[in-house]
Parts: sequence; C-alpha cells; structure tokens
Amino acid sequence: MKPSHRATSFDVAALAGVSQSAVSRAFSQQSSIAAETRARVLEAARQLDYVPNRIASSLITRRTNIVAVIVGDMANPFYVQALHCIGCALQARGRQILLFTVDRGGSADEAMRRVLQYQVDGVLLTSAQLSMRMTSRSLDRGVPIVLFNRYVPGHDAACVRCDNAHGGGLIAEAFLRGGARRFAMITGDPGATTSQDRVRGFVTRLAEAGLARGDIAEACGHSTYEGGAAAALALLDRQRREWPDALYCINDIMALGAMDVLRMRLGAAIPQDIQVAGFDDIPQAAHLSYQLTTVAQPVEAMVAEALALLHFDRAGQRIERAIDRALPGQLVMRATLRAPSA
Amino acid sequence: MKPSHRATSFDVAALAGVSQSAVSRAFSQQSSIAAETRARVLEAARQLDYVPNRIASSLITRRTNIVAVIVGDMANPFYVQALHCIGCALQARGRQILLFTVDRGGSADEAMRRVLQYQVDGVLLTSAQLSMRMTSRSLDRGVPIVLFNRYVPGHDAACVRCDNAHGGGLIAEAFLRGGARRFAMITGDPGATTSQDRVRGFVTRLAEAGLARGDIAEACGHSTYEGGAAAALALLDRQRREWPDALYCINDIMALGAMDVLRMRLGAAIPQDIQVAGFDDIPQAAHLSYQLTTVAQPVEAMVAEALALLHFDRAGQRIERAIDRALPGQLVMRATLRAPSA
DNA sequence: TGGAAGTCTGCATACGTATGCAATTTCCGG
DNA sequence: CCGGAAATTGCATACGTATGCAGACTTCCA
Repeated sequence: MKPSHRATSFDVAALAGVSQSAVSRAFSQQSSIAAETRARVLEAARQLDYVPNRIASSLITRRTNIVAVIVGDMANPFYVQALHCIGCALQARGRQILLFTVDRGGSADEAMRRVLQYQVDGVLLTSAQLSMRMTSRSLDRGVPIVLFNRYVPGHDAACVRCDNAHGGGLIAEAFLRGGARRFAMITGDPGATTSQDRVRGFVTRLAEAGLARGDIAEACGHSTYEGGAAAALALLDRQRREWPDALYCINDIMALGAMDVLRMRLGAAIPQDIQVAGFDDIPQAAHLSYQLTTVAQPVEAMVAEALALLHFDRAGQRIERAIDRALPGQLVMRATLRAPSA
Repeated sequence: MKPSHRATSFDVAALAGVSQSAVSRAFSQQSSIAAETRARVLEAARQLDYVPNRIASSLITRRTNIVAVIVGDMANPFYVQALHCIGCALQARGRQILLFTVDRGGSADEAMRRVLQYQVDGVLLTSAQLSMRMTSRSLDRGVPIVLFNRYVPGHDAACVRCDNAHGGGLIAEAFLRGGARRFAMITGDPGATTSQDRVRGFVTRLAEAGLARGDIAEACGHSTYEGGAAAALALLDRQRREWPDALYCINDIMALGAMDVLRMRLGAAIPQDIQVAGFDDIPQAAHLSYQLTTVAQPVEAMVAEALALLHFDRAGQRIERAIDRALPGQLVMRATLRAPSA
C-alpha cells in the first residue's frame, strides 16, 4: 500500500475478493448486493482508505451533485446571509457548492462559461447580471438556472424573489402610521428591478395617500454603506427646515450609511427629527446602534423555493422557464420609526 | 443537432473533419497544432455550442482545478472578507471554489469526507476544527491543506495566519500611549489559538509595563456581536468607579457588541470614559457609528501566501507539513482610543 | 536532390466508476 | 427431489477527454 496513490475500486475488489462491480454496488444505496458482501467490501475499503471518486462517477451518471452559486455582491451582508442559507440547504441534501464571485453589478457571463465546463446540476444566481444569450445556452444544454432576487423581465430563467413592491408598501404604511408628512428615498441601481420594485411599491402606496412622486425627494447611490452615506449627504445637506421627516432606503446596508451620516454628520435625531426604514433585515439592522425598522425577506423560504425550481425533487423533469415566484416579506418594527400616533 | 444533448469532442471532430485528438489539442494552449486547424476546430465548436467537459478531463489529468474552501464562521465579516479575497485570487488563477460551511467552531471532518470524493487540488480551512486523523488522510492522498488563521500546535498541516501575539502587543501599546491604567479584555473561545495568542501578546506587553495578569479584568464570549455584548455586560455592569478605562476585544465583531452595550445600555462615552480596541479591521469597524481602533490583518498577503503553500506555483512538489507563516498586522487608529497624552 | 530535422496529425489507450445483461446461486413450494 | 422465481454476482462496455507514439508531411540546408 503506497502512500500518495489513491486506491481504486479495483484495488478494493481485489482485497475483498469480489468484482469491481460489487464495490460500486456496495457504495450505492439502492443496489442489489448481499449484506455480507457489502460488509466485506466496506472493510476492505477501510483498510485501503478507499474513497469513491465522484469525478469518475459523475462522468457516467451525468450528475455531479454540484450546484454553481454566483454571488454578485459579497459586500452586502444580505447576500452573504443568503449564501450561507443556500449552503446549509444544499449540504443537507448532499450537494456541493461551486462558488463564483463577480464584481457588484458585474456580468456573470464569464463565470457561467466556467460553470458550464463543470457539468453542474444547476445554477443559482444572486445579484449579478446574466446575458440572455448565456441563459439560453445554459438552459439549452439542460442546466437549470434560478435567479435569486434578480428578476429580469423577458428573461428566460426562473426567478425567486421577495415581493419587493409589497415590501415597499409596508414601509410606506408604517411611515404614514408614524405621522410622516414629507418623504425622501435613497434608491439603488436604476437598472435593477429589485430597486425599481421597492420604489414602486413605496410610491404607489403614498400615492393612495395623496402624495405625488414629485413630492418625494430622491437620491440614488451604490448599494453599499458608503453609497448610502453619500446619498444621504446629497439629499439632506441643506436647510434643516426643508428636511423630510421620513427616509426610505431601498436596502439596509445603505440605510446604515444614511443613519450614520444623519446622526454623526448632520446632527439629526432618529426617529424624532427623521424616521428611517430599510429593506432586507440584515444582522446589523438589529444592532443596538441602529435598531433599524425594515422588511425582512423570507430567506429560508426563498431558498427552499429556489432549490425546488432547480428540480431537485423530481429528476429528469422538463426545465420550466420564465417562472416568477414572489414571496411576501414581513415588516420588522424597531426603533427608527415613531410609534403610531394614537 | 438536438437540444439538451451536449456536443462532445467527437461531434466537433466530425464537423471539422479532424480527429478527436485534434479537438482536444485545439482547446489546450501548449499543444502542437496548426493555427489553421485550430481555427477550423474552434469554428465547428462554436457552431455546435461545444464546451469541453472538465469532469472528463480531470479524470485523466488528475487535476480538477478545484480548491475546497471550508468556512467555519460566516457570521463573522472577517471570514466573509477572507472568502471573498480567496475567491478573487483563485478565480484569477483559473481555479474554482468548492465551498463548505460548517457551524461556528464545528468540526470540518464531515465536510472533508466529501471534499476527498471530489479530488480537489487543495483545501483551505478557515475558522473550523479539523481532526488530525482527517488531516493525515488528506495529506497522505496528496491533497494539500492550508489552515487559514487557525494554527494548531502539533498539527501536520501548513498554516498561514496573522501574527496575533504581535497584534495584541500593538493594542496594548496604543492603550498605554492613550494613558490607560485599568484594563479589561473580552476573549473568545479559550481553545482557539487565535484568541489565546491575541491575549498573550496583549498581556505580555502590559506585563512589561508592570501589570500582572490578575490586574486585568476578563470575560469570555462567543465570537459574535451578541457574544461581545453579553461579555461586556457581564464585565461592566457594576459600580462605575470600578470600571476599567480600556477594553480590548479579541476581534472586531465582539467589539461592536461591546461598544453598543457600553454606550446604549451603560451610558458610557467612548473613548472618554473607556477606550475600546478590536482586532481584524472588518468593514463595519470603519462605520461612522463605531470608528473602531483595531489591528488590520494583511488579508491579501495571507491569501497569496496560502495559495503559494498549496503549491500552485510548482506542480508535483512535495507537500510540506507543519509550516507556520505568521504575517504582521497593522494598527489602525480610529476614534475609540484617546490621542497620546503629550 | 537527398536527407535530416521539425511540424502536424491520427490511432489507440487510459482515467475510475456505473449499469444492462447474462450467468450463477439460493430459496421454496409442490 | 425438481422446477421456477428471486437474489446476487461478474462481464463487458460506456462516459468524454488527454497524450505517448508513430506515421505523414513540410521545411530547410548542404
């Protein structure tokens, strides 16, 4: 038994006095093999420190048990949280993650090119753009794709997301209950549907209360802490009596930046001078320093739904395209909103 | 040309009027093939939407270009940052990440069992325990392991880490320069060398200034925001005049929790009433709300070193064991320490 | 012009496992 | 004790690519 030489199923077969097929069957659950034979094989495998080669196995079964996950923005804790959740769910189902990171808002095409080489069983894409051409390529070769929180109209891939418009509405209502009159928003990438939807739901609900969109101050920033801080400064660095009394940030990470600028740079009290709300419910939103009111995305349910759409339940099923599942988020009241005026 | 049937090198060969070998060579850089032939092959490949199957390729080359990364604590932004950095470095070198997450402080043995099945080219382990038995198994079969920031004495695997003791010393000196007299520490898992070293460096430096370890108040907590908050409460929820005037937290995430409890629950002013320092320099440490003084780990250099230890430079090299590389961190002065008394 | 050196190309095989099929054994009821 | 069904096993082959080797062809120089 040489070191640095991995034992193969043939080696194990020889030691156990059986055929290679028997070894293969011993490591497969639903194979017909005598219990006694399996035990002998496993013992021999143990002695040789044999580990089945999934690569070779994948070649013939055409399943790798690997799912590619492409993450667009590792700087946003929400996507880290999602990644973590995805990891747990997949590992629990005996699958592995092939991880790719792309720059925030960057294209995932380059990553997909590599993904396809590895014959993954599916692709999960968060917070990154994927060209339709690449999407079709993947679907045509039987590799399902699910977009996580990144709906693209007309796109061929399935999508699982939070109902962002609904969530925006929840925030608007909470603001109104808190007695807010003058509103402002910090939005994200204008091209991202996530941002658009969150704004739309918010604005629509305010419209029902009689506010025109023009009445709502607005600044756009990168979806980062710094982006939120910069947007807040641009929006509020003016005469104090022109200030809005409610600020909606389309995600928590920007809300943190905005809050810090409000309090530390502009001397505002939250929520007395200005109420603030975010979206996502990242861990930091619960920190004592922030206590940010926000909309929690149902991450676990979204992940479960995404895996279901990857057809990990029934095998060989036809790939469904252009599915769009929007799950409702939940308002989490903390300390950045005033209590409803009785 | 059927959909859902992936073209193979034979299909491409037939279309291009060459042998399968030629197709293989067309996709390999250093193969001897006529430029004109390669062009014809690539054109045929394009028509058939052919993508080389890395799984099949790996079977024969015995290299997957996949590196397993096992992350123990996705809740700590520092390890997320490290993961991101590792991802960039590997992708730039044409390698992929097979990601595994394990519970904080949990054992990576189960993950390793899967890793070995996939014939990865190397393993990077952060913030998780790996049994020596599993380590030996991996090394014996020629799969190099590098521990990232998790040194284990007597362990057989290579290790890359920040010089934690040195960093602890930097903090101690900064405190002394700031005129601190009464010290306290919030430490992490007593079994983790990371925590031990950070404490040792701190205590040693204070000893040089005449302080016995018994003079330093101490509480231990989980390496989380909540853990830091709870430890701070346990440590400081007493008569104010017994308070220390300097609090050292062995990592930033705990420092954030401690700061929040200090200010929001105990009404302390930082750094006037009490100075605070952390370790890691996570992104949140720079937030305006915290402005935490800390020691920055040289993440990029550590990652570069780790990849070098995986022998991705020269192939076929003998696996080195029990290497320990400690890179110095750098003090980042922010607002939680008092300026040196002149 | 001849031959040597160099450049391309195809043939054949190997990588390690899964599985259809046939052969063998075991098990039972009659 | 026999026939057939069921359980188990081995044989052979397939998965898709890389590469050593030998042959074919080109180039170049004497």
